[in-house]
Amino acid sequence: MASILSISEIAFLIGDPARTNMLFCLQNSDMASAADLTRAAGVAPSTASEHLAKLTQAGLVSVSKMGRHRYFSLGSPQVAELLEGIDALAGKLAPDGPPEMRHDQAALHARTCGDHLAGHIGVAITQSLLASGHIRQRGKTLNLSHSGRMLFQELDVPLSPLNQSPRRFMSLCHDWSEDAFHLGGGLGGAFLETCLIRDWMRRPKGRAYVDITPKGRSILRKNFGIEAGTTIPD
Amino acid sequence: MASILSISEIAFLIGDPARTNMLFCLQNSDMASAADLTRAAGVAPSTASEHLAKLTQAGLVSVSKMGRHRYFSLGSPQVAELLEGIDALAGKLAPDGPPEMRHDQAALHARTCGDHLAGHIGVAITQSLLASGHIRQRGKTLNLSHSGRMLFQELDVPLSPLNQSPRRFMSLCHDWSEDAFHLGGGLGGAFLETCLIRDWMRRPKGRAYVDITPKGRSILRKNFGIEAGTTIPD
DNA sequence: GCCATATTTCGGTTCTAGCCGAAATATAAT
DNA sequence: ATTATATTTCGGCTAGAACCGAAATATGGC
Repeated sequence: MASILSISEIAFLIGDPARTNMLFCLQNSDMASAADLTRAAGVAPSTASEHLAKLTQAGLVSVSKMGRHRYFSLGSPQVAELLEGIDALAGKLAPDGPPEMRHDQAALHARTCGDHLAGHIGVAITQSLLASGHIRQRGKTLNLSHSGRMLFQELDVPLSPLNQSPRRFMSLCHDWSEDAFHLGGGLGGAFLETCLIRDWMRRPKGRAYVDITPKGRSILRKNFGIEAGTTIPD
Repeated sequence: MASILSISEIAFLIGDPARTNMLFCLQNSDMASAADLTRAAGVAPSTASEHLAKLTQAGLVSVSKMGRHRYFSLGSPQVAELLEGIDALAGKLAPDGPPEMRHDQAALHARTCGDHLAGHIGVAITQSLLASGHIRQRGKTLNLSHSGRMLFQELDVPLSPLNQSPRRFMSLCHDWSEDAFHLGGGLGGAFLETCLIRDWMRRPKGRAYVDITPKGRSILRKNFGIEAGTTIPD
C-alpha cells in the first residue's frame, strides 16, 4: 500500500528529461560515474549532482563510493522493470509522432551513453568492429585484435592510458534504442573523445547526442563502412 | 524503441499528485466522470479539465462521451500495469516514511474514490455490510437485502433517486490502498453525500479524503461496529 | 605536503506548470 | 424556450524546479 504522494514522487523524478537520460543510461551500463551521467544528462555537473542526490535519496539509484569516484547503479531490479514498462508504453503511445522526430531522430541516430557512442551509429560501429574481426568476443571476454589495435592507432585514439586506468578496457552495453550492443568501457570513451577532438563529431552544448560533421562522415564511411545520416550539410 | 522525450513525458504526466489521484481512481473504478475525477484530484473543475486533456492527449486515459457526461477510463491495460509497477515500487522505496505520514495517514484512513468512500473506512464499512448480510454477493451480482434497505433508510440515505439513474446501483471497487473492496456505484455515492450533509464527515476544501466528526464516529460505531480513527477531537 | 580530479554546495535567474475564478459552450431536463 | 448541469477555455497569479557558474570539499597521485 503506497501513498499517492510517494507514487507521484517517483513518477515525478523519472519525468524529467535529464533524469530520464541518467536512468536509462544506468539501465544499459551498470556502474556509471557521476561524470558519465552528467554527460548522459547533458547538464552542468552541479545540476547533475542535484539530480543524482534526489534520485539516490528516493532510492531509485544506489551509489557506491570507490576512490574519488562515485559509481551509480539502479536501486533495485524493480526500478529497471519499471523503466522497461514505461519504455514499452511510450513505444505504444507515441508511434513515431512527427512533432518530436526532428530533434529526437538526431539524438537517437548518434546518441551518447555516458562518455561513449550509442544509438544507431554506436551500434553500427560496434557491429563493424566485430564483423571485421577487429574485436573478438569469446564468451564473456572481449579482445582487441592486432588489426583492431592498428585501426585505433591510425585513428589517433590513445590506447596506452587505458591500460593504466582501473576502468574496464572494453565492454558491450545493451543499447535500448536499437536493441543491440554498442561499445563501452575505456575504449568506447576514448574513441568518442577522439571523434570530438578531431571534429568528426560535435556535441551540441549539453546534449546527450552528437552531430556528425562531413569529415566524420567520410571517416565512418572509410573505416567502418557506415553511411551516417546527414545532420550537418557539407 | 521509444524516445527519451516521450518516456519522460509519460512519467511527468503521472508525476503530479492531482493526476496521480485521477489515474489511481480510474484503476479502481472504470468509468468515472470528469466530476468524479475532479473530486478525486481535489482541484477546481477547470484545473481537472486541463489535467484530463493532457492525460487523454497522451493516451494515458481514454474518454467516451455519454450524454452530458464524459466517462474516462485508463487508455490501455499497459497503463494499468505501469501504475501497478509504480505502486509496487513506491511500497518498497517508501516503507512508511514518517515525514508524510501525518498528512497522508488521514488521507488513507478515509480517502475518497470519486464520489464514494474508500481507504480503511470505506473497506471496513463494506465488510461490515457484507458480514451482516445487508449486502449479498452472488457471483457477480450484488443485492441490497431488506435489512440493508432499512439500514440506509434509517440513515437518511435517499435510495429512490438511484433507481432512476442510469448509474449502477452498487459495485465493489478494488481498493488499492487496502487490497480489499469498497462500496461504489450510486449507493456508495449517496451514502457519502449523506455523511457530508449530516456532518458525519467533512471534506477538507478540495481534498481527496474526509475527516470524521465525533458525530460520525458514533454513527460508524453504532451501525457498522467500526472504531474510526480520531481526526477531529471531541 | 601539494596539485589535479571528482563531486557537492550555494546563490541567483528564468521559466513553466499548476492553480483558481469567471465566462463560455454543450447537452439534458423541464 | 428556458433552466440546470457538466465541462472547457481564458487570463492572471504564484510557487517551485531546473539551470548555471563560482566556490567549497573530498580524495588520489606525486
